Amino acid sequence: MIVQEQDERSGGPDGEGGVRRPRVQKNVTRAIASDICADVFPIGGFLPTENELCLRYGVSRTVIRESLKILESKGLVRGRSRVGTVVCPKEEWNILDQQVLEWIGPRIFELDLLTCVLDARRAIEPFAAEFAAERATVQDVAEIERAWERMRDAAGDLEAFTQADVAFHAALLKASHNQIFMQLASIIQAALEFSLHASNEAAAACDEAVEIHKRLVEALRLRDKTAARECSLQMLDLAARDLAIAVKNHPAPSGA
Amino acid sequence: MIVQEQDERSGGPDGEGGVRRPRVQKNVTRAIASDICADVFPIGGFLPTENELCLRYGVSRTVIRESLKILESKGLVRGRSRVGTVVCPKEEWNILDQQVLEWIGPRIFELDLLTCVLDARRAIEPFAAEFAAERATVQDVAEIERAWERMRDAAGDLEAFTQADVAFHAALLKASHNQIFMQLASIIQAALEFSLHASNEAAAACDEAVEIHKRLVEALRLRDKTAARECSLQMLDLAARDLAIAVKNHPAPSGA
DNA sequence: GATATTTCATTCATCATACAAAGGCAATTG
DNA sequence: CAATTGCCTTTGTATGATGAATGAAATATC
Repeated sequence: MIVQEQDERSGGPDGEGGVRRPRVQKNVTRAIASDICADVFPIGGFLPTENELCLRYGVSRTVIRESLKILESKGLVRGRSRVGTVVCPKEEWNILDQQVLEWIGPRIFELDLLTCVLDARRAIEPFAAEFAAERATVQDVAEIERAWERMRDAAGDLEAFTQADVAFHAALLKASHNQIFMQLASIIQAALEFSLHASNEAAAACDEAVEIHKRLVEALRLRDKTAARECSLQMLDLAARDLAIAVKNHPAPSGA
Repeated sequence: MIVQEQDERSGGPDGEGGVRRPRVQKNVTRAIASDICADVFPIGGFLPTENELCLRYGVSRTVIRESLKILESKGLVRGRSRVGTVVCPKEEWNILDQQVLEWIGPRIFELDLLTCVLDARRAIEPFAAEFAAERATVQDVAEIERAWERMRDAAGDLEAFTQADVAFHAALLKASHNQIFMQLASIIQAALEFSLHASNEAAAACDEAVEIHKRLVEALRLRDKTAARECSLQMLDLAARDLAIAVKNHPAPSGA
């Protein structure tokens, strides 16, 4: 998988026109990461040598090395000096990292992450809702409500509805004013997107979801911690149902 | 701050003319990160140019660039092409990343992270304890109990006690078999270490802590979810007390 | 004189090359 | 056959050159 456009002015090496040098760092990093996730480079195995990677992706060793450094800093690989670079087991990956989640993409399903995230949401979101009821500013509530309006107006459009739902929950975590909760927004977002996409039959439940989300907004306005927590729990029950549908729709990971 | 040993052969082995090239990547990365945390490079400001950083840390641009790439991948800085590298606001730092927490070190206090972590623990640990009561293997419980024994035997030695306590909670999260909870072990660990260190007056409370931790182990053995949750909550009350003492001992961050 | 355009210097992004250091393997030697 | 030693491979670091893009200074235009 060559990441450059590859036209390199075959007429002659930088004779008069100069060599094209597009910005490829991000692409290369993503390409290697995707290949790792796609099992092109199997877990526990060695990556090709840096020089081989140069050829494979069509870039210089500088770019390859900086990409590997990024991947290493996120736990995907571990460079052993003069031996090679090995792919780390998935447990060591920083799955809370936004970029890592993007690289994993839909394969988040195969990592059994969705149930983990749902369990974690049950622990976190009711708390976050309580904190938000206590500490949310008017701006925070306004942002949450804007997301809710987008949910309401997205009737039928699952893509728009998903984006709005994601924005709603991210804004709620932000309104909790707890840095830890905020940082978890990325993984909740990833799980939510995939879960909703994979269960588009659940579109019928959107009305119900809109209603509950609305009640949460009102609870925040009234600074009613108990009601906020209660709404959050009900949302999670809906999310659990969506997830169950998504699991049913999806090819069983054990069968792979 | 030069990170090399700086003696450059002046009389040492490899006589004729070889240049010593120690492995400095990690040191340089940590040095830059520490300087950022120490406000040597203020938030929102520009880092020196790459060439200036080479001089300052005594390494080549290769090393500097790979270090910056790592820092960028963790949200500490953002490289803007041909303009410079700016230090990101703290909200964008990946504070859930183990390395970032190590770089922050005791300054975790100034980030108001400790209360956030305690709130997050209140949300997470009781849940994790329930899950552990359901799903912990005998090995999991054995590991937790080993940590408990180390706590019991560490009477008086606050350092050993802290390490054991950290190990206990990490093992508990691991026993929950939830990948999200497990990934949060690093930040809980960082907060716990600092909190206990800063409140060494609380040594008197160790006996009480040992007792509660023991009860949690027994609850896990009996697979008693309710008791496990209850123990976890009591531990957090103790942690809250320790934190309050630590805050009192510490110079007020607002005064800085 | 004020504004829009151009040029230029600065700085990052990439490439290419060279060498040092150290792990792994194999040949050598006892 | 076993232990040592030396070589080869591969990563780690250094260096210089060049492309590319941004911000600001200089210029041109109205």
